Amino acid sequence: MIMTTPFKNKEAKGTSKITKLIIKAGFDPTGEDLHLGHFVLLSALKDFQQKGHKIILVIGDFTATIGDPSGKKTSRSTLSFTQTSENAKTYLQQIFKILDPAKTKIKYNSKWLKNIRLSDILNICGKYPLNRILERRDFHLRISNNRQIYTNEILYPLLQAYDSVVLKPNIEIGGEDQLLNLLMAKDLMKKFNLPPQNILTYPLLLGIDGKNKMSKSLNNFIGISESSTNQFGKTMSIPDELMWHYLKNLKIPSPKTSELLKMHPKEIKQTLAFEIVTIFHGRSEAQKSLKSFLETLNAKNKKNPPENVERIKLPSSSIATIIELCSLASSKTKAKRLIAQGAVHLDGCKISDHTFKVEKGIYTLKVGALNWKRVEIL
RNA sequence: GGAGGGGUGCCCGAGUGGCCAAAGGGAGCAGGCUGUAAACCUGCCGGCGUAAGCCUUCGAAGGUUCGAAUCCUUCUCCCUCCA
Repeated sequence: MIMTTPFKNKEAKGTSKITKLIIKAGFDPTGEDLHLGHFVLLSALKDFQQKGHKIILVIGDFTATIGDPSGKKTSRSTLSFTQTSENAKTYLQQIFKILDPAKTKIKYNSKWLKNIRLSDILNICGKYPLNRILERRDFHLRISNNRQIYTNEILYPLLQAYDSVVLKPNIEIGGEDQLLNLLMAKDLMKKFNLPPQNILTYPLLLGIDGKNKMSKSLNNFIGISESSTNQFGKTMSIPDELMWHYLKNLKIPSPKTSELLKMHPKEIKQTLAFEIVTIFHGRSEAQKSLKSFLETLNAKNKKNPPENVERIKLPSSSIATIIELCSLASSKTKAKRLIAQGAVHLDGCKISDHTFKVEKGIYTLKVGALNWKRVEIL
């Protein structure tokens, strides 16, 4: 799990005497949804929490308005402070699904950054050479590609490093991509004559496409607050090779690897999906989502819908219109396309004429492999 | 302040007067197959219309033309270089 531990012996010895460690982790509230990628860190924090250490969670509501340049090829569009404060609220709701609110200290870095004095900023800047900041690969790359680096982006790593100066943690944890930021915080603490923090970084979780890191903007994420069936389904849609990455990095406890290897790949993935849903919704909900997944699969090849199909009442009209009204297609043209592609079944019969008029009665409408509706035509 | 390059559909990115609703890729959707909502293969992928066809779209507004994403004018935003 722990990939990089830049402990120096001396420092490690120093912290080992302290029984209760102060652990810091920062989250920039850039979007509204937390996902499995965030969970990796959150569960690490929970681990520390359960072992009795003190957790400080920094909500970077101020630094998020700048945007972390880590790994960025171009500058990020900036967020307003109102936006980040808004995001922060929903972040906490999601975070507390995992961490114990009573034992978690929340700090907003706007508290000390929003009205920071220019003299303080200059003091911070004076402690860190610009060359060091620009050595980072992301900045370096931008310079050689003639991409702009705005001055506030240069300040980002300094300001988030300053968080550590204010909070004085023993350890800061973060994603692998945060290594430079975390090291900088450590250095800055030294410059302020504070005992420098130690650093733990965790590998970045890949998204469900198996190619890029999990992120909301790439829409390859499994959200912490998504429904159980969605989480289950999304997990089942990951490429096979990705299962092992998830099993390892999400620390799925139950079956041992040796046992998993004996299983059918599909079964392994189902186990993974089950465990992921369990984390966020509990065991009985996971049970339900597994059942509904199997039902859905079953229904795919059969004429009967799964349980709990939404019922909808509509006036008599053409099948294309009905599909649109059920919001199974966003336009009539799209509905017609689906019909042309043979994706539409009414009471188990394939409909190929989009002008087909549906008369009074109750029908089971299936569009595509997975979408079912009970339609009552009045 | 000066010089130049650019803004194309969900995203990336071709296209420089008609054959452009706009290549290609990605995402998405559908069908086939299967071990799954995996992989693979195929197709679709602006809207309206039963259809013929019509309408809207290539940063914005005007203009030239039988005809414009493509030419001209103004505006606007972005980028690079020089100072």
